Amino acid sequence: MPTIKDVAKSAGVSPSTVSRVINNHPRISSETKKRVEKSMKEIGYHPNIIARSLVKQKTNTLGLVMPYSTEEAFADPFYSEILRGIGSVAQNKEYSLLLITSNGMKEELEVTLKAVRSKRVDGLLILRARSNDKLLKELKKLKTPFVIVGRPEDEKNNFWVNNDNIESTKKLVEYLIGLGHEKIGVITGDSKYIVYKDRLEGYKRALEDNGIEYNPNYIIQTTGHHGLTTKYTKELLESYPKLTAIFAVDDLMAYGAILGIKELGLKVPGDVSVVGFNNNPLSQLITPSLTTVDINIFELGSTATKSLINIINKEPTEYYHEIVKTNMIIRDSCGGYKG
Amino acid sequence: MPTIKDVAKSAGVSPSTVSRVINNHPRISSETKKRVEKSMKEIGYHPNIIARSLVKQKTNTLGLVMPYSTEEAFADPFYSEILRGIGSVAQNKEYSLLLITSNGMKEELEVTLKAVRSKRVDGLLILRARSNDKLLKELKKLKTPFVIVGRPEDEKNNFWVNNDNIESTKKLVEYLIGLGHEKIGVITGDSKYIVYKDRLEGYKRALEDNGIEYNPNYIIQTTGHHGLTTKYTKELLESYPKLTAIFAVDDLMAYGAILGIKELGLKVPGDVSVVGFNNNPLSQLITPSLTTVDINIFELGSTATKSLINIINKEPTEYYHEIVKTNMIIRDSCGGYKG
DNA sequence: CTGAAAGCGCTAACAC
DNA sequence: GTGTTAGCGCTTTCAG
Repeated sequence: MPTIKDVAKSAGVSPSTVSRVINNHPRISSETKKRVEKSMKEIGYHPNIIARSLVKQKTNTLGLVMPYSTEEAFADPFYSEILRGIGSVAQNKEYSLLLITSNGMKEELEVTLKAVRSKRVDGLLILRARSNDKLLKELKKLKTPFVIVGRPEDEKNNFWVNNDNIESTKKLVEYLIGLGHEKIGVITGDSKYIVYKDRLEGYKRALEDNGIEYNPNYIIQTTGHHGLTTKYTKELLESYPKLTAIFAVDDLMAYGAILGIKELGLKVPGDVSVVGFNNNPLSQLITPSLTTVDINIFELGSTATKSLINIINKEPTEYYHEIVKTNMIIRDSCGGYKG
Repeated sequence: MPTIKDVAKSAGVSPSTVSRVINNHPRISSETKKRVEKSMKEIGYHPNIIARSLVKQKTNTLGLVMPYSTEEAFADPFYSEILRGIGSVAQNKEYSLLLITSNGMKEELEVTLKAVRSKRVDGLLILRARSNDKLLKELKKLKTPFVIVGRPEDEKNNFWVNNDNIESTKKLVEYLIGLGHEKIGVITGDSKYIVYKDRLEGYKRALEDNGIEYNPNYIIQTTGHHGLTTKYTKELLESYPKLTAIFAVDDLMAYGAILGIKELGLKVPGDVSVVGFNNNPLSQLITPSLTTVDINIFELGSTATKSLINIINKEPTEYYHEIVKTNMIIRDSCGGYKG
């Protein structure tokens, strides 16, 4: 593999001149520039990024901290889609992407810190927001730039990009309320994920603003496991047969809920209306098609990446966050309340 | 950030000694080793991987060439799952993962070659097999090690890992035949993907071995777009109402097909049996639950990664490939033929 | 506008 | 078993 020296020789200039043309240095005669470029072509030269990184003390690489749970990713196009969003801007701005995967919280912490300490990455995209996140504390100690996709607990002292989950959920639940529903069950996930907390909060606020009493018994918590969701939904409806609607914090959970409702011999939306969240592409295909909220995953990814690159290069003095808009998508899974 | 020199000073040894303890050099006294390790802890030293890569002329990084189409990834946990498989062995063997994404064939080629030429990666995992793949040719010119997940056209001159799609499909279709079905429609995808070619081939062989005539009119080709799949399925069944079963080369297509069948007022499996492929986690949740083939995605990823690392380090003289087993999963979407 | 020289942080002969 | 030295390929002062 040819190096900058080979090009220099071939073009009859010094290595530093070659470096200058590579880096588009302004003060360089267009003649020598052409000559050098010609030599590079001829020789088949390509700059060695590792060497460049070493001297520049930056890698032009972003680390992507992926959630480790399988269940999370279960049938969920979220990660494919957010990677597309991230990839598109990284590409554009000449950044590479280092994937950081793990099989648990401890490993995640170790592996991520290692990537940072060993200077593999210039910054990190954290693809989840979790309560009491040790990783964030450690990263701050190391002064690594990072952006969280999601809302962190400490909103004021982090860079983050998120949907407005509370407000979006409130709207969604108010849509149900508008249809006449008052007794609305909720299927939610592990409360260590802030996204689920926020959506539950949105639900509460919708009730509150509309003078409906909040009943914690209507809330069930499930995992990514669908069989369980189905089971829990059935149990919920058997305990509280007056429920006329179900709000699931994720479309996948809504699928499980619909199945449970059907297994009880009830109809969707005839007997029970169902809404989900995230607008999984399958939601338009199931029967009935699911009313849900599109969260613009691609944009979540691209916005976070732009932010991170900006933070790396500009070192802003104040923390900030960005909100990506959601759109409610009304389909066939909800009907009016028939007292 | 402390460097090896700082550690050397603090421990009262030379940088090379420090380097030796980092790299577990055999001839080093356990005393100095301890002393150096203590200093590293105290100072908070972590080796700079970039510098190491430069001198060692290898990065301990694997490039992952992701397919670029959105439609592919549509609701498909394939990529989450294969990344898990890849990540688990990469982690284990101390390799990092560089994500290579793109928005089209040309960009994919450019970006991938750039990663190789600029020495960012030691080898590549190509997460798709495509006909007439220019990328493969270029990578061979560059003598980059790479492993394909899927079966490449030129089987003999590549390293690859795949399911036995032909044989697995044959079994699946023979299951339908065993139920009495003879007129079996097929829903397939873009034939530039070899996986679809192979599954079609398996279908043909099943018919052939069982003395059933092959009718190309029973084959329809769709894209990742579900609405289309539904539409095409309806057209197919309207043109050939004698079809009693449908084989879809992917579960997601099977979902579209089932919807189409239902929209025609027919029952699954009462009137038409349906089988899919890949065992998407949702397939157990839909109604009826889908008979399909589990392809062990995690193992596909881990096997490919092990192979690649092996190839990078051992430089084997002969090409080889590995086959990951599949399991047919019988559920409720098929019934006996009722003439 | 261009060249010489130093150095990024680490490893690997080669000495001793 | 440990230190000295050179150098991986590139950028970047500093001269001129």
